[in-house]
Amino acid sequence: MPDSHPSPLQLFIDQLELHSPLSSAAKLEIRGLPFSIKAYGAGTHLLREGDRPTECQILLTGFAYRQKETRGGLRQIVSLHNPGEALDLQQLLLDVADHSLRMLTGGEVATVGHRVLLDLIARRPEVGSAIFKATLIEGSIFREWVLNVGRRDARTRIAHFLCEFYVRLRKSPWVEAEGFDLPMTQEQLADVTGLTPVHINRTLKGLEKEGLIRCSRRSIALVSWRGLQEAGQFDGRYLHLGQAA
Amino acid sequence: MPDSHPSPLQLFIDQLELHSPLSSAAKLEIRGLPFSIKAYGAGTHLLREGDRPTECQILLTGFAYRQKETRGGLRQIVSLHNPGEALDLQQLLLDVADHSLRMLTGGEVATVGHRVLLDLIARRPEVGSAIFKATLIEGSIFREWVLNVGRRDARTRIAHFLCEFYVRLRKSPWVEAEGFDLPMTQEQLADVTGLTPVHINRTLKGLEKEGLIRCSRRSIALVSWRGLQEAGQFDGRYLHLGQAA
DNA sequence: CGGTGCCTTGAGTGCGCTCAATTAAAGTGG
DNA sequence: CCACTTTAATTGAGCGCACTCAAGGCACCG
Repeated sequence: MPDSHPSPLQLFIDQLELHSPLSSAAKLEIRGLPFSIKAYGAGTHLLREGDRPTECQILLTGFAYRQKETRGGLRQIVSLHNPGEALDLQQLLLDVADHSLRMLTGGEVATVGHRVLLDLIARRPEVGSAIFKATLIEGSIFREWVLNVGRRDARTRIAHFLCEFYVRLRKSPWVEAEGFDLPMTQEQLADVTGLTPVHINRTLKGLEKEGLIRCSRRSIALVSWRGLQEAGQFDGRYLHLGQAA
Repeated sequence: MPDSHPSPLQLFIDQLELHSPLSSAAKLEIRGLPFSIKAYGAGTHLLREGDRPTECQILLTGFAYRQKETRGGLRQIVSLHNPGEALDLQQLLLDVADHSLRMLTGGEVATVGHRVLLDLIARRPEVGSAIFKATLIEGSIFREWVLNVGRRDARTRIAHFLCEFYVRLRKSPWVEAEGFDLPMTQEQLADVTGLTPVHINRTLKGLEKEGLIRCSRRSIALVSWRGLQEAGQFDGRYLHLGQAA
């Protein structure tokens, strides 16, 4: 249980404060939460569908994602997570996990017991509010994904996802550089968008030819933000990021 | 502000208690909430994308749904709601609505001010917990929809949705009959599943020929629950309904 | 330097879409 | 009670976006 300054949980606080300003008393208590840190390699399962975890995981470095599968074994990635984000707040109140949670890249994860987190929420309702709001925003993102997968063609769908990734990344407290580099294979991108790897490849090539992105092995880089926004019909209001104090 | 027994808000309590038992003190306070009731016709907008409501709406009778649209005007329905469900809890903490809310059938809606509801949550944390849990379950349903729309073929996708509707309906405190009757046009069903009305029609005919459902104008009835479950690869665990006390 | 992921490309297929016309049912007003 | 309008369901024909299957190339890693 390290207690250095700054606390690794500062990232979690920063992420919450993107939408919910917290009092310094509350922040102090979050930093004081007992936690442990563990490093994982890319692809590691942090949680499997059916598990009943008693701890909550907070991503510190790297990226993570959640996935579900059809009976036939087709995979769908349902969300992507940045450092600072709590990964399984659902499990605070729902007992059985309805999806799996995996590392996209290698990275570190802090775990905090449900008990102590629930106690903190009881003691500091504003922390509960912040977590609730984070969950509501996540819900908004899910709705947009249903629309994206349900009603947009491949090119638009992919571009839209890339835009979302970019905007969420840029808002993260720990990034400073312009542009982005999405560390994802084309197969994973296919599972995000509900398409096949082959079609992802062709469409990505198209976007590259249009001068919107640049693809290299295992990652995608931004070339024209304006153009990609246009291609993805992207309007980021559903991310509810304009509301911080 | 009626105060008869039973209160119209009892339905809301029943819905919350499907997953979160409440103390009688809390229930009393919910019933004591000031509200007003209004009737709406099918198709009425209860909320439009971009609105900033100051009240929360609770469905008392009939069905409602939420929708989003692409820039090109394609519609996607992202959720369906039963009587007793709060329709826009998001707006309790998010200021701008990221989607629209409409009546599917005619029905009545109770409205409760955000202020009084937030005050109640502050006074009775268990109510906040119950609402939080309802939101988490909704999130789980969104994830399943992303999977459904992203990775299942038309027949499976439609059958899966019908199964979900049936299970959620059956768990509702106000239904007693077996079977169901889904009051939805084929066009609306298309917008739920991300398909076209024409293809919905053909696939529905197929399911009817298989003896799983029966279609009549503006509504669909269940014939074989077992068969439909099979066709939709349906496993209702994501609804988190098995956890009541 | 061979192995193993991942990306790339081609050829052919098919599920679900588009366009369009028809039928059926439900309101609506005289 | 019946013309008339409107809305939804139905059916056919043809198309195309994304899929499948399969082979080859490229980069990284041991």
